[in-house]
Amino acid sequence: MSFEYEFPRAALTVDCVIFGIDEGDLKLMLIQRNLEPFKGEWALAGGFVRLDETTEEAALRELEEETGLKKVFLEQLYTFSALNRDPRERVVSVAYYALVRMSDHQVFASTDADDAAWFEVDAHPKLAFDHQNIVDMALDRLKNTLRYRPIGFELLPKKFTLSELQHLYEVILETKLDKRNFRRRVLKTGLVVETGDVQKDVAHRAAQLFSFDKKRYEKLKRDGFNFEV
Amino acid sequence: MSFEYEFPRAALTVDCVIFGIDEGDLKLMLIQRNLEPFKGEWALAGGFVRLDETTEEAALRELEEETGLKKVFLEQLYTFSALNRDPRERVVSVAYYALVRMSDHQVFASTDADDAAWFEVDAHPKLAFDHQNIVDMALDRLKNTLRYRPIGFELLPKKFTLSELQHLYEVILETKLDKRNFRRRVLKTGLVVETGDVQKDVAHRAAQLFSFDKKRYEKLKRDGFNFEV
DNA sequence: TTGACTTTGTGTCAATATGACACTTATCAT
DNA sequence: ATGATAAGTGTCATATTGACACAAAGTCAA
Repeated sequence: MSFEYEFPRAALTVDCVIFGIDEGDLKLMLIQRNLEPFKGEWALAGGFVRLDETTEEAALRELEEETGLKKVFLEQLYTFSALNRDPRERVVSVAYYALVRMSDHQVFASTDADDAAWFEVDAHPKLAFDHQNIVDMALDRLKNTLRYRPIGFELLPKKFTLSELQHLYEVILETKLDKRNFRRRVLKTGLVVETGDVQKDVAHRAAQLFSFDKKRYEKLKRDGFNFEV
Repeated sequence: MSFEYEFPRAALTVDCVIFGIDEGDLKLMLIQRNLEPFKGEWALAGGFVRLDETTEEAALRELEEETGLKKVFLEQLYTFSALNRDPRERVVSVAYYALVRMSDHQVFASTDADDAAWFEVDAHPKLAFDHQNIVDMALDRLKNTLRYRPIGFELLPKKFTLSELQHLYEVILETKLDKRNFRRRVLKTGLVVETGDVQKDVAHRAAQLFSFDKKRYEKLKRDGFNFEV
C-alpha cells in the first residue's frame, strides 16, 4: 500500500545558536550569508535537512561546513514553524544550541558562508529571518540550564580557575555573585576538583587550576541529585 | 529568483502526549489507529502538519479531531527525526505534551480514530511507531517541569484540596511527601489560595477547597521568581 | 446517641543552608 | 622595596528544611 501522494511536505532546516566565552564575555557565532535571501546579512549557521540524515546530523554538518566547528555538544532547543519565517516558502526549522570552548576551536568561514565570526551576545548585527527569536530563546534556555545543571564547563578550557568559572556564571546569569559563597557552593558539589596546577604568566598571585569531574557528575546524575548553583 | 526546486522536503507530523489525573493515578490518552500503518494499534494522537498551519495549530487540531479535547495546555516537547521512525517514508515529528483536567473534558473517538481512551501511564498497550520513546521523554519533562514550575494545577479541577495536590505531586514525582511540610511550602508561594468552599459528600471531615492564583503567578513570573516544590 | 472510622489540619525543634561581610597572601612589574 | 592586582579564606545571624504525632471534624452504622 502506498501513501506517498497524500502527505504534505515542508522544507525543513536546522539553525544553530553557538555560544562561547572569551575574556569573560558571552559570545555568539554568526555567519554571513552568501546566498539569497538575506545575502550579505548575518544569521545563525544552518541549512536544509537532507532526507537521509537526522536533524542533529544536519546541524553538525552545517556547522562544520559553515564555520569549521566540529564535534560540538549540541542540544535541541525548539522547533520554529511560523508560516512567514522564511520569505521563500513555508520552512520549518529545528533549532539547536551549543556551548563551545573558544580556546579549543578554530573558526573560519568556508565555502558555504562569506564569513563566520564571534560577536558579543548583546552587541551583534541584526539577524536574518526570525533568528533573533531563536537567539532569545536560546539565551533563556542557557540561563535556566546553567542554574540547574553544571554546563558551564563546556564553555571553559579543561583547566580553569574558580574566578573564571564565577565570571562565567555572572555573565550568563547577569548577576554579581559573592566570591566566598560561590566557591563554597561549587566545591561542595564535589564536581570541581583541584588539578594541582596553577596559572602561569599572570601579573598577580597565580590561581589554582580546577577541572570538572565528569565521572562524578555522571554518577551523581544517575543517583538523581540536583546541582543548583 | 526562485529556489523551490532545490529544497529537500520531508513529511512533517505532530504527536501529542496527553496526561490526565484520575483518582490519583496518572493517565495517558491514546487513540486506536484506523489507518495503516499500525492499523488497530494504540498510538499517540497526531497527524500531518498542513502547509498553512504551525505545528502547534496542527497539534491542537489533531487532538480535537481524534479525541474531542479542546483548548488544552500544550507545550512543545521535542522533535524526533530518526530515519526509520515511520515505515512508510522519512517522517519528522514534532512532539507536544499536554496536561488536562479529566473532569473538564469529555473524550470520544471521532472519525479519525477507532477509539480514544485513557490508560494508566505504567500499564498501557504497546505503542505504534517510536511513540514509547516520546512518552518516556514526556514523562521526564513532566517531572522536571513540575519540580520547578507550578503546572500541577492544569491537571486538577479548578477547586481542589491540598491533599489532592499533594497526591498529584506524589504520583508524578514518584515520592512520598510529608503532609505538613508540603502544605507549608505550597502556601508560602502564595499561589494557592483558599476559596472558602469545602468538599461535599465525603464520608469524613470535609477539606477546604483551594484554587490557583494565576494572576499572582504571572506577576511573580515576570519578576523572575522561582517556584520549587 | 454513641462509637467506630476516616481524613483534615496543625507546631516544634534540631540540623542545615544561605547570604552578608573584609582582610591577608602571593606574585609580578617598576 | 613598593605598588598593583587578583587569590584565597571564616564567621555569624538568619532562613530553610526535614522529621515527627495527635486532636478535631464529619460520616456512618448499630
